[in-house]
Amino acid sequence: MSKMPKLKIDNSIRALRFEAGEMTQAELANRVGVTRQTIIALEQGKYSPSLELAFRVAQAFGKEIGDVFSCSV
Amino acid sequence: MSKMPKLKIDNSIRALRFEAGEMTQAELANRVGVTRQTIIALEQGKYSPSLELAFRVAQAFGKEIGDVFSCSV
DNA sequence: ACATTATGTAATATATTTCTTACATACATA
DNA sequence: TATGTATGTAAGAAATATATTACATAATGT
Repeated sequence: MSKMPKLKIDNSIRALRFEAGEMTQAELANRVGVTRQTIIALEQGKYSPSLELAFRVAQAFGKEIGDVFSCSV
Repeated sequence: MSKMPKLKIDNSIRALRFEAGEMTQAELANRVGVTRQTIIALEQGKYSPSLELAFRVAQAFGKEIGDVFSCSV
């Protein structure tokens, strides 16, 4: 397989949390249905989530997926 | 953790391939940088891809990610 | 000083995605 | 009939995402 450069994907979760009335990481994790560790890892860009998780996060903020995650290339 | 129902995510890859001049699965796999099996599995909804792969597929068609993948609910 | 809440780190286990390889089938066409 | 192309299935390995548990720290309020 042709090794393509890894896409850099960033998200605005941290910003959106605080826009949303300072929603805590634990509360977001709760709504999304994942553990707090997963939210922490996402905010820190430790890995790129599954598409399903990305959709859930967007839903939790009432946003489109493209408003939460973007890839810079 | 609260077991949330799995989101049903569907995509328009198959349609987009043929819109894009009948691009073959192999050609798409090539552009996206994955194997043909991955494209087959995606088209068949076998699993939901990583967000990175989703972005790559969208890019391959010159579309927004929301135009290729959608979640019902 | 103590308890609580929010965030963070880290190690290990489990689940899911993606790769690799091999083979099957249908279709076109020389 | 033989050959090439596009699609499909399947099994196991490898990579990556997510869960689980435990503990650390800073800030806040009593």
